[in-house]
Amino acid sequence: MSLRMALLGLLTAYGPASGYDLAKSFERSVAHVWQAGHSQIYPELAKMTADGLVTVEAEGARGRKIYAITPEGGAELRAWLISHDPTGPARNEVALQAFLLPLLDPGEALAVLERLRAYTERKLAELEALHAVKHASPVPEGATTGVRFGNLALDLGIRQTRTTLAWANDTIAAIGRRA
Amino acid sequence: MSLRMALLGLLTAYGPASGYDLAKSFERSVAHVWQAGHSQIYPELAKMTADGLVTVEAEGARGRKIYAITPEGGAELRAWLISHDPTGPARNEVALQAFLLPLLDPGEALAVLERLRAYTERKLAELEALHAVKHASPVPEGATTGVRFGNLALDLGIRQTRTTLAWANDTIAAIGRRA
DNA sequence: GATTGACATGTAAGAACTTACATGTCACTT
DNA sequence: AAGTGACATGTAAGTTCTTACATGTCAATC
Repeated sequence: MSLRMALLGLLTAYGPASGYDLAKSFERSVAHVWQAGHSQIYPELAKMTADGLVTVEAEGARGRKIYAITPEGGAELRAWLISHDPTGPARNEVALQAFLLPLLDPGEALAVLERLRAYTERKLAELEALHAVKHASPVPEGATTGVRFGNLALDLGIRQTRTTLAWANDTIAAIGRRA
Repeated sequence: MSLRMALLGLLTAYGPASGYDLAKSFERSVAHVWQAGHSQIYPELAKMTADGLVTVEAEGARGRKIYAITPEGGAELRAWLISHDPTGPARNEVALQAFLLPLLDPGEALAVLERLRAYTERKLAELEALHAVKHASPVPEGATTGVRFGNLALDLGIRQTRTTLAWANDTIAAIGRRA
């Protein structure tokens, strides 16, 4: 369902687009929140067409198909946003490694934490780069809250990544003291 | 792979256990980090037995099978912990809803944020309850870092949940000012 | 004119995960 | 003696996701 909602959201915010465009949008903007490759996106768009949530508005060069969201699609997205409680399947590889970390001896654990810290730092740098770029991007139609589409999630992502980084630093210090 | 590693970790920390026990452990201790039901655990244990990572150490009453980790299993877990970089598939429903939120008008957006805040508060309460309980639990063997198994992840989880809560509160305030 | 590379769309096989179905044991209560 | 509920293990069908394969167009360069 989430993939479907992400696609409906992109079509609402940026207007009609092809599967290819949507796959690019995933890479660029939604990637830090939800990931999907083209091999998942194309079949999903086909199903959504069958379900009447989107239509093929036009077919362009190179077999390019332009999808547009239908009123039913808009309703589905709104309903989901308003009433779907995140099932939060809780699947976090960083946290799983943190969970299992005490099974290693202190030296190894420190090495793993350093690796996690480096990984988190890279991720933070990426998000902050996005944050810097977004000020130059246009405000899409449909953003009635006065907040630019995607910014709330970016803010949340940056805060969470900083929190993870602080945790890694504190844990390195704590284990370092013992070793 | 992660499910496999979580199972190997539990077997290392708490010693031999049945599929049923492991499913319970998932509910109790790893759940906030990685989730799996018994219908996923039983077949995985069968595959792991075939791969030589665990063995059926004993068969008890009621068809109960006790699995124990093998040296190969231990090596596999260590290798994964030390060198596997989290692929971070980035699939976060809360963040996705945050991403799409500006598509709603301010009143609706506020309602969604309130729902997300309530959800996050419930989750924080659960984690803090676990935190309170853990001080009464025994220190399992294999925890050579001097940190109790699972505590690092719990700390990380609590910090992240607090961060999400703060984000929800700040965002509610920000959108409230505009509305 | 040939090659390269971004554009563009798909399918296939398999792994991971969810939900529901299905079966049987043992201890304790009524 | 029958019923309940925790114990215990599995299978089946369906969805989602990953990785790899497969095909073809168009523009620009060499």
